[in-house]
Amino acid sequence: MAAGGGLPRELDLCQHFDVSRNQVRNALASLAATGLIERTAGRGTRVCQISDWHLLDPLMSEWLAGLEAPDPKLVREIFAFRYSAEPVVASLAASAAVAADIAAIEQAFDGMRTTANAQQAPHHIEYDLAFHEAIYRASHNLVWRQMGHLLRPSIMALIQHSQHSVAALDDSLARHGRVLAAIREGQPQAAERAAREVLKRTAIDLGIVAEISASRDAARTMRNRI
Amino acid sequence: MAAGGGLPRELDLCQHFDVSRNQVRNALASLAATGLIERTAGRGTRVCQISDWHLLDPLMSEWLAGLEAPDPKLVREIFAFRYSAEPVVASLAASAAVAADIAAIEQAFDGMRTTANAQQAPHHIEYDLAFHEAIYRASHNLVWRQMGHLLRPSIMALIQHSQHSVAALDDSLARHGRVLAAIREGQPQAAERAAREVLKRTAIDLGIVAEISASRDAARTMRNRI
DNA sequence: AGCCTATTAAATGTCTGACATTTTGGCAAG
DNA sequence: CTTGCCAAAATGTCAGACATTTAATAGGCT
Repeated sequence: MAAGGGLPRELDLCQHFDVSRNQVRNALASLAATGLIERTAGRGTRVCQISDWHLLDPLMSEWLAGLEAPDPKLVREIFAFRYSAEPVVASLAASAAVAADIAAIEQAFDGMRTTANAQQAPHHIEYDLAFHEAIYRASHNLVWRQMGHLLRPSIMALIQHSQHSVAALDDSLARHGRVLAAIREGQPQAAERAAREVLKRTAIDLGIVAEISASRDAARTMRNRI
Repeated sequence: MAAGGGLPRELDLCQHFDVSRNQVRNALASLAATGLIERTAGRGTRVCQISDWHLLDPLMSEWLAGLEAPDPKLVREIFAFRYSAEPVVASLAASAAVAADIAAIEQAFDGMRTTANAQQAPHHIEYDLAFHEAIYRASHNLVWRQMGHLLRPSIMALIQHSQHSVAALDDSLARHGRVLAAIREGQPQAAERAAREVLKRTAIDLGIVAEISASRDAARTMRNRI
């Protein structure tokens, strides 16, 4: 539904879906809380524009991740954020991680390795998610940790572009491994570089940039365009 | 109220505050949405621990910013986030800002300059807020833009530590000016460095690190401790 | 004694109908 | 043409009854 458009009134929604007004109001309140719609007494309910959405609300992330075909513009925005933020997070993790954090990252990485084939793609995605989220947690910062929710829609979008060739999976796995190694050895700068390499690979898999030989140029181009 | 503690039942709250059950339920639903409390049918309502709070929810930011004495631990967490994130945001802004963005930052900066005295501290704070938020917006990324909400509690906390000496204000102003200049001239790396300098000044004003001569050492110490 | 089950109490969740409040637009008088 | 008032339409609020879920407790069986 286009931004600015109006929704039917509550009672009509009740009739249409054959539910009580309570359920309608709960649902609408939930949407309003995530900034998708705006309600004013006497005026009605209308759709907000994307820039007003609360992208950081966990509900929103969960919702986006469950969509079949999320808005490509949104996927790009979220990925652009990850591309600028995640190297910093990896750097922090390399400074702050304790044994338990490293164990969590390793466990996720092992899971990725054992599911690195087309048949087990769904499991692989879950481990991928766990890997990145473990890094956010390892930063030991409350704010960054919460931001881990944003990973789900971004990584789930990978399922759409399922050109998971063996070579691509191997390459991705190797890059993830280098992040793990840098964090385990407490080397922030190496972790930062390695995280950026992982994201360049992800950008290709998401279809955000074309695969070209000099990946550094690709990254610079993207950074300037977004 | 301590984490894990239970709240009174709805009907008791109705009596206590002499309001309808609807209002109580609305308020509790709002708290639940921000992760402050957890409700389960038959079990009751209990307080969640800080790590479960949705710090990124705009409601939460607004709430925190209005508090007289916000939890120092929380202020430190949010500032640590800003310290790692804001240089990146400034860098993005230097790449992506258009004329309107730069105008907004300049306007906020002018406001900061004309209110740089103890009498006008509240106005100065507002302009300070506007300055940083304008930079987040200038990144032209939906996610970073939303994160601007976090600024308010962090900057409002400055009012508590109101040791705004003339020298400190002058220094702070000069550092802000260098960020503006770097963004205006489209120099990402300079903007990144300048933003970090601003935050070092803010860390001192917030009482997070003591003022010492070699500010680089101060920053490194903080980064490792958080 | 120990364990499993049925009952009961306590809390949140849901439904329903009526009423209150806010917003908007139209109509009429000045 | 403007101003003020009224009516319609929408969301917001109230009150009370009822449903569902959870946890504790008492009782019977092995």
